Amino acid sequence: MTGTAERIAAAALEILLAEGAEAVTMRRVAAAVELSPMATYRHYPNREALLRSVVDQAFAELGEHYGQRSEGLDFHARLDALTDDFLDFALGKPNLYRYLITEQRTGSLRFPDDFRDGGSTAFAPVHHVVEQGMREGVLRSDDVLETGLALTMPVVGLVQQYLGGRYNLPEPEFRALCKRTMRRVLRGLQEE
Amino acid sequence: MTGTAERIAAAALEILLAEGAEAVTMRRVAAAVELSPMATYRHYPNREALLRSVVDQAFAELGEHYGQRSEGLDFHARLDALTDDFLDFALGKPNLYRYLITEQRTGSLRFPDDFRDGGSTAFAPVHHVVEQGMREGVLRSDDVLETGLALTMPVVGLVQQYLGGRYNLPEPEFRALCKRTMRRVLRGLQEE
DNA sequence: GATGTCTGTGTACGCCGTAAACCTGACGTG
DNA sequence: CACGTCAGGTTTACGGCGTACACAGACATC
Repeated sequence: MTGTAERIAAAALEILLAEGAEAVTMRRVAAAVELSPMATYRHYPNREALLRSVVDQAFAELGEHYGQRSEGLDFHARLDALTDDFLDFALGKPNLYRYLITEQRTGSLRFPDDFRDGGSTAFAPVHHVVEQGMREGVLRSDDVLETGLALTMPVVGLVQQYLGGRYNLPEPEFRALCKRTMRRVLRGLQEE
Repeated sequence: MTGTAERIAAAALEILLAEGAEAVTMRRVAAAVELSPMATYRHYPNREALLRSVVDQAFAELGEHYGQRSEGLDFHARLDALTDDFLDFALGKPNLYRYLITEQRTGSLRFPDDFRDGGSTAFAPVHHVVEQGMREGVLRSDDVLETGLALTMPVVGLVQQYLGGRYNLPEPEFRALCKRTMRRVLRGLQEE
């Protein structure tokens, strides 16, 4: 009602986006909304719960638009758009992405059961694009879920390295590297 | 000379392996070697330096044996052995692996320059196996470095998810998933 | 008016990394 | 032998953290 919980969450998100999860301290969040540190505990049982709530919400908002850009396109264009969406998020909000990844989500979605048919918000668009690819005859008929993994994990791996500061590349070049890598995976590395 | 620095490092490594980097506190390390917390600072300027030193050493020891198992094999067998080595490490010492990955290594090896021709200890075996694959005519002629990335990043991505608790798989099944994924990447996902 | 309940506060505890001052014994040099 | 140096150790203390706990006022309900 008051919206205090929301203001706290907003402050926490702001700090998280700007400086990463370690920078989100209860005292600092409280100061940002001009409350005593302990006031926060009226709205969230502890720091972890606050962070989880913040991230869940950010993730949900993300999910609403995720994959929309790719509606109605053919397989390759759709995959491309999806990759762009993912990279926009991961590179645009690196601290949020990192926390999302790092976090040991208890009760988080788990492979393979929760992924089947796209029970996972994040994975559903991938699932659909892979199905479409197989329908269109572009992709080999295969396990949809595992094909989706083979298609996405390379970029996930690359992003991990990139965000870890391992690649000395400007962002556009890194994005191009991701695209090239996906093309290689689609085509196969092996001589035919 | 005294070996005190080494004993401190050993204690820190033990805690790191067992419970992760967050659990490695100066006070706790000091207690483990029966010294006052401040004694640690005679040997390491600060916590970060201690951790870095510990990890560097562990990494160096690792590098000595890394990829040896695969000497002299043909491409597929060698790639397989290399993957096993990697998974042995990542799954066997998850806390160390995670810290190694997470860490923002200042002055760490960077793509692409430091990777060229295998300047990176970690990447050199991959580089070699890819070269061998191209020589044997198993792999398509292509950029060696980027082919190596396309070959390894899927597993890196999968491991990230697995260690994040996203996959509800026993380790052997997960390892099998990694192998299947690599096979898909080699073969290509696309219909020919 | 009495009695919750809700939202806030201040204080305090036990952790943390680490700065600063101090101690102590071994050792090289006059 | 006396003396300075110094490596390696200690104690104390500071400012930060998450959060337990006791309390205070506003407001709804009986």
